[in-house]
Amino acid sequence: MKTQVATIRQMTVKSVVTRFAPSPTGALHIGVRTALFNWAYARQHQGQFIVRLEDTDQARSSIESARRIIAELRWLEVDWDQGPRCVENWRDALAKDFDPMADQVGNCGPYCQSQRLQIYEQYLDQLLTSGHAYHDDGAIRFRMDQDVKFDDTVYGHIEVKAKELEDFVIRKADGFPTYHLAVVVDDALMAVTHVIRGQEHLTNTTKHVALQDALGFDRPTFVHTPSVLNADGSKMSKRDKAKVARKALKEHCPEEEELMAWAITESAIVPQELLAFYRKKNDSADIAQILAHPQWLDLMLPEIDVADFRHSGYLSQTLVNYMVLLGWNPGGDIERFDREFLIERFSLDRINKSNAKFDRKKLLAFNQESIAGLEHDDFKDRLRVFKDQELSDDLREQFGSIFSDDQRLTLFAQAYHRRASTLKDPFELGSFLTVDGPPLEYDQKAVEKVLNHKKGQGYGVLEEIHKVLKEVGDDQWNAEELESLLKNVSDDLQLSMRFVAQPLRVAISGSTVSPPIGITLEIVGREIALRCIEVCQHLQPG
RNA sequence: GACCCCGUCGUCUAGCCUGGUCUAGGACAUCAGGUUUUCAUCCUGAAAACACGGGUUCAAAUCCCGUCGGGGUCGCCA
Repeated sequence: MKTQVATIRQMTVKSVVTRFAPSPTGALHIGVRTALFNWAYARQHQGQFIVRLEDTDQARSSIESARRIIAELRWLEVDWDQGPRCVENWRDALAKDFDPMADQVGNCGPYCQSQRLQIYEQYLDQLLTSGHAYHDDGAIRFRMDQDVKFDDTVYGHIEVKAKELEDFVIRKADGFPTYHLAVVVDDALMAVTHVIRGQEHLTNTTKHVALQDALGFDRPTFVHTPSVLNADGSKMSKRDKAKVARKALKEHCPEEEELMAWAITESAIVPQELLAFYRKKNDSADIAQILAHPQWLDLMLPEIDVADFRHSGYLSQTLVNYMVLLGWNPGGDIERFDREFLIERFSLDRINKSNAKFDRKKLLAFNQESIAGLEHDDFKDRLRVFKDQELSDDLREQFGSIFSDDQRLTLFAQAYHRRASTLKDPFELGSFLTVDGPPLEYDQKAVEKVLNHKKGQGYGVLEEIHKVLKEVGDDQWNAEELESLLKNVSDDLQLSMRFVAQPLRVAISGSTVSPPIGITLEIVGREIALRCIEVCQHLQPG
């Protein structure tokens, strides 16, 4: 009996099919949030999740961009059932021999619209014949002469009067369908049941519904999600990088003449393009990226693309967690969770209506918490991977010696585990550990405060420390032992520990900030530590 | 401008549908203390919101209307 009911259900209830349909015209940015929603929903219902490339814009679509999008989805550990092959490792998607437009899986393909032109023709004919569409100046337009009503799961009932609607192009003069026609046809042919997408499509949905009705397609369930905005309320987009870069550029070259002179001497960007960028003629993220390079303006560009966050040392798990929280939450004060929880608890009726601002500080706090929660070994492994895959050549080189010595690496990871908000932090905070000698420079304020202060008391302490450390054998040179020896020094001198640790810290790191002094000494090593102290003594005035 | 949508602490939000339990809860950020050899962590505490105005009701953050504010669409971009 039970099986019978199950069978009937299977026959009558359509299984869930969702899709993420990016256009391969750039990097994958915050828009992935809807991919996450679609993915989670399909997984929750044991349905199908499709990735489809909407490359109807011939001028802007590119295979590189498609590869990058797929790579980032995989980095986020999103997988799919139909579409370009779901590569095992995100880096595989970047391989030059991977062609997302050709290497595809599924029975409803092809999964990129440039290869579905004949399919659209068929429906175009149907609309022309039935009088729903007409030729107009080389293009084909769809007639919008009916009131449109539809229901959205998040925004409720939407109704627009025919007089507010205008006929719209469904086939461009170049023979390609527009997005509107392609989405409708593809969603129908791919049996998509739930269309979860950004709110910017809410008004467009009137067009889609009209097309579906004219074509005799079933309407999918529409689920529009609120937008994600910047802190200033503007829509979060790739333009933001250009904004930051342009601002810096204008400060660097207030006049266009200077700009041109500068551009010619630096010459990494075509001067004309740079000028266009300067004049706000374009918002090229690529130009912004070049300008941000240390050789040029050395800027910190805001993270916008998924790749940017990966590059900055965010954990993909954390990014997923945070992004999904923008517009959805599981209720009950829960806000930290993993992918499994998301799949289990995601629900359409808890998606919010109002737009959300992207709060980088909160993301950072989440990331720090995630990192702190990692097992030591896991953190160490991730640092290694991060170093190999994300660091610049210079930095990778710089940290080479620490990473080639597993024992030192363990200490390094241990020293920075609770001090890291991102996987990149240890490489910035700990750069003094890589100089293999005395600090390249000393923070003057630090020198004043902890060494010169009180008639150079700090130098005296350093002398004591040097005496003690000189006697320590290499076999005893470990954090615990060193801490206790320093404690003895502080007792002997009747000074609190800070008056002992701080001068030493300045001698070793050049600043007042470092991991606990014991582990810092251990990582630096006996020989170099002693040399740091000796060199530092020479800073004493007079 | 027209049309569509939205409006709870600075930010993300819980609560709203099914009015009373909300002197509105949590998180991030902020501020003040405490722990600590610096930094970070950690602990304690504080300040901080129902956009405004009208209704409906014994009772409104919750229902209705208006105003204002924000976002979106109005492309042979998606």
